[in-house]
Amino acid sequence: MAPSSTIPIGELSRLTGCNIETIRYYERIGILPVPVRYGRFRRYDSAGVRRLSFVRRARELGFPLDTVRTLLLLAEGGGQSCDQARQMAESQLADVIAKRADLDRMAAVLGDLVEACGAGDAGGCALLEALSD
Amino acid sequence: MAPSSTIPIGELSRLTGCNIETIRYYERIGILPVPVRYGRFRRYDSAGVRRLSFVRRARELGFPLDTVRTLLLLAEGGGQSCDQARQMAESQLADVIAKRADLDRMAAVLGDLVEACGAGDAGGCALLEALSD
DNA sequence: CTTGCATCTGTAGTCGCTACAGATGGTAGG
DNA sequence: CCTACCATCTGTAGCGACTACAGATGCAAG
Repeated sequence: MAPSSTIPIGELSRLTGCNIETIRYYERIGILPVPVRYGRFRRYDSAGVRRLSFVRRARELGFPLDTVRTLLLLAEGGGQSCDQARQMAESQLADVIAKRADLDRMAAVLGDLVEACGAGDAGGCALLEALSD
Repeated sequence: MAPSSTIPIGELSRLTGCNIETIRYYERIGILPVPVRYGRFRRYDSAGVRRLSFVRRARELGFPLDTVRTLLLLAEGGGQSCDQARQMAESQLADVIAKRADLDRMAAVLGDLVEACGAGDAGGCALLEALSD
């Protein structure tokens, strides 16, 4: 009998919004620890829920899994970890800003192309011609 | 003897800024046609250069390779293709705008986190705490 | 003759999942 | 008691778009 203070993987999935397959994947690659089992079934306690929530939040900010690993260690370790955490966040922020700039450029060009195409002249598609140069 | 009007893959790579391995990859998956060979060596003519340039430009706008395939067909076909091309560009634009919004949100949160961390209080890292919730 | 260069083929790795196939066990309904 | 369904299990393969080898080949220059 599993203690009522632990939950099966399906409920962890519901609580965190994280796909079951993804949870098992995280376990496989060592992002989540191998959980206690009752029979064949994984059971998670509140620490497990907290850990996966942490991972999800970090992933939503775009941190790669390797960085998430480090962030988890820092969060556990406490103490001197603030500097390192800030560095990772800054680098991630720079990354995000760079990607946004890329998307800005794409959006501008795509907008122009769509417009050019809309103002269609006889000869051919301005959009396709622009891609053909 | 290869005619001087054709170029080897290395020069195609230099001309288009596309990695040699990527060119061969495009050939393998049918984005680029199997080129003429002199001996073992691929040779490309100006049509080949134009085609790969088209692909690169489309990729820079974020079009997935499957869409690029279609765009290539449309560009070849000419004629009635403008509508379809515009639809693809519009859908790609919507995609880019959605992704940009995601990045905006991430940047905002990351910025806050970095700042919170900078204003470091004694107890612990505000950044890591925010991730831990 | 050796060194270096460009090219070749084929395969496997990257990242972060996602999607199966096929097994297992428990509960609920007929 | 049998069947159906449900959640879970393991293991493997696929996605997209490359990238990175390893190991072979052939040619030209020093």
